[in-house]
Amino acid sequence: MTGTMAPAPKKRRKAEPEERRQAILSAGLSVFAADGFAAAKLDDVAAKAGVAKGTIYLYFGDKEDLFEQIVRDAAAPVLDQLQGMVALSDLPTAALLAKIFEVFRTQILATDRKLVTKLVLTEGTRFPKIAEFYHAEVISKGLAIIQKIARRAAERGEQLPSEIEHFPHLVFAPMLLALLWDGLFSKFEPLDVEQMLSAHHKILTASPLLKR
Amino acid sequence: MTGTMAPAPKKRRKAEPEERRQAILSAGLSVFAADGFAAAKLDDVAAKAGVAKGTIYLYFGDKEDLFEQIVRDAAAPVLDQLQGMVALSDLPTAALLAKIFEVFRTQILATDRKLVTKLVLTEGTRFPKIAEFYHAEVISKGLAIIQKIARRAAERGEQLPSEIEHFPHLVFAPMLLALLWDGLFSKFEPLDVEQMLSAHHKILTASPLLKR
DNA sequence: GAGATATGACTGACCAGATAGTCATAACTC
DNA sequence: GAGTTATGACTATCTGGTCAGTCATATCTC
Repeated sequence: MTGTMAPAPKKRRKAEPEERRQAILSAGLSVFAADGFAAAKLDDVAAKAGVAKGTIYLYFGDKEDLFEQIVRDAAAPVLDQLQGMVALSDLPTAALLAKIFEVFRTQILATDRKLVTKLVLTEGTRFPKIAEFYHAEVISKGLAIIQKIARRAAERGEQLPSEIEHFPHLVFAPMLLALLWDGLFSKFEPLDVEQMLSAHHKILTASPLLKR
Repeated sequence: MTGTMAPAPKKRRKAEPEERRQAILSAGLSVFAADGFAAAKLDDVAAKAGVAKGTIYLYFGDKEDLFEQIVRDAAAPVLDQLQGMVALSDLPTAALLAKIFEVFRTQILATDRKLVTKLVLTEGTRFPKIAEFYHAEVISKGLAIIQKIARRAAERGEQLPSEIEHFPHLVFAPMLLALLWDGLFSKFEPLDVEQMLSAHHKILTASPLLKR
């Protein structure tokens, strides 16, 4: 803001403030994801973050504010992933789709990012601000990317059902299912996500609707 | 169940016990769905059901027991729907799929049943018993039906990607998405479920993999 | 540069409000 | 009026949020 000339980030008191913030965010994510917003205890968050409960209130307004910042903070990396996808856009459509599925598996499903998405899905209804933010920053952008791919495939005459252009949701739906299946039903019936997405890929790219 | 000879449903005390039970279950469903398990207040459930809080404890052990019974109780009708689907199994595959999508839209998405499914999805992780029950009684049976349809289509040589036989999940995924979209993002970007499912149907039945 | 003083990030015991579950009493049925 | 069902005031507990006090570090004084 004001001190534009402050170049030396010399070590502060105990820990770098940003480090503490991150510690609290990260602890909050895992506690909220495990217990749900309402049942999550700030004492647990504090313990997991290695700070006193009062410290949380130095960085965040209240429990809900912490929740919002957890989601907002985690959305940036997801966006980077999405950006990365578009960057590959001169690949053939089929390869592009494969890449998207792979990024989903390795960068979301296999990491803490899946917790954020799950949180949005499970708690979003009660936090319209969060839902709106996530829709605007992640969902709609993701859908737009697929739509772009679909349009380009049509131009190039590559295989992809023309319906995808109007309902890019259909490309994402199985990823959503994979996300929810994990931890809910996977204990009783494991789901081979890689194979499922591969099957999905085949169905999408084998469509005869737009032959070259 | 037992009293097979009870024809006269003469008026009991204030209300038939089963009626009260149902009133509590129904009130519980809407309150749990609106607030989530942890934040749902039994006072609210009682008020909505038109009974005193203590009455709830005459019919249910505790809050968690009420939750479980809500889900179990609502699963039966869902099963009936599923059974109804199999009954139609001499229709052509494409018609069968269309019927399934229609049943989903009119009998689940448009009714309180959608609340149950949502509850399972959003709270299931914290209630393994519920998740297991729902998987065994609804999910796995639903998947089995699709699988059966897929196998039959293969035999008959009707259009349907062979991948569906191994991953019937892919047929359901868009319905799951529709369920979650509703109330989460629909406010910001409405989703025409009927059209989306119709597009999905087209993609599935237009596959060239198994031509007649 | 050593001791004195100031700062504010951090702590955690505490409090107020909320709510799951109980139970003595009331109402109702037969 | 005996037995059964319903009530809602009450209790015990739990947890979000507060704030007076602590102490590591920075700054000042000589």
